[in-house]
Amino acid sequence: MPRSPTTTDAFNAIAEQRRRDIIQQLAGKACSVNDLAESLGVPQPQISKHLRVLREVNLVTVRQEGKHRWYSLNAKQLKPVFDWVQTFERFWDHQLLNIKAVAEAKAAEQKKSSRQKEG
Amino acid sequence: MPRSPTTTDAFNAIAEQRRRDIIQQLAGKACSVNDLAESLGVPQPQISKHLRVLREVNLVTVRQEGKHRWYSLNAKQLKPVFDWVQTFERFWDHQLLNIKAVAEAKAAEQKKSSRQKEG
DNA sequence: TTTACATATCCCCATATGGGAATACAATAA
DNA sequence: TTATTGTATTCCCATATGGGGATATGTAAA
Repeated sequence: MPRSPTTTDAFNAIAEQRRRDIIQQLAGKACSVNDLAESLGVPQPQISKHLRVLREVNLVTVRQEGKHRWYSLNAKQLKPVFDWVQTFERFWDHQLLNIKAVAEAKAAEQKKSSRQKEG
Repeated sequence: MPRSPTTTDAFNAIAEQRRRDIIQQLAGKACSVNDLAESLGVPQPQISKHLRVLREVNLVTVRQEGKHRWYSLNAKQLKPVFDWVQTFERFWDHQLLNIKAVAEAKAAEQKKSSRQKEG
């Protein structure tokens, strides 16, 4: 069996750098195919092909207007990627652990002093 | 040019479901190849091959101990993925915006009251 | 040494990729 | 109608994939 197709899911679709570039462009505003081709410096047929992949995994939607097609980002489809990778955040974001630790220490301290008042 | 190799970066390496499974297993504790083969129900050679990909992008490290090889997760390599996908969080996590707004309002309030004390 | 266990590599193959180039299709304007 | 512009598709090809299966390599015990 070969590698799973790029159209399998968001994980596979965003593996390609160019598609991430496209997604990033679309995050700001809807773009036409030629807009993207120009701003990314990529031939139009390639953009169209990448957009097709993004469409198939629902990462973008299209709206036709005259002879233009406006592509918009449907970023919600990235949530599964975010959710998965977020579970590993603790492995690098030690500050987060510190914040938590500080907050807990503070809570413990308050609890202690309130006990002293009571006692 | 074909698709970029799985060993190009973390984005490509984690596109494969099995490798995400392996990463998840390793998040808890270091595992040997056979540990992974057994817990994931995958033939050992396949596991070895996936681990090789993960090694090449530095997502795992190995430590030899007798005839065992203990694979550990090097989750920091996932940070670029996290950072990239996090920039889109606002597109689905509207609550986060609220939390931020509340926090900012609170901060503004505190600033105000401290100014009153000073003045 | 031989045996057993643990892991990595090798070979085979169907498959799909992304880029390049050419062209088809679509929508409007002249 | 024809011309023009915008977009999608088609063809070609080098490449590498992941699984299956067999086997090589490595390490330690008998």
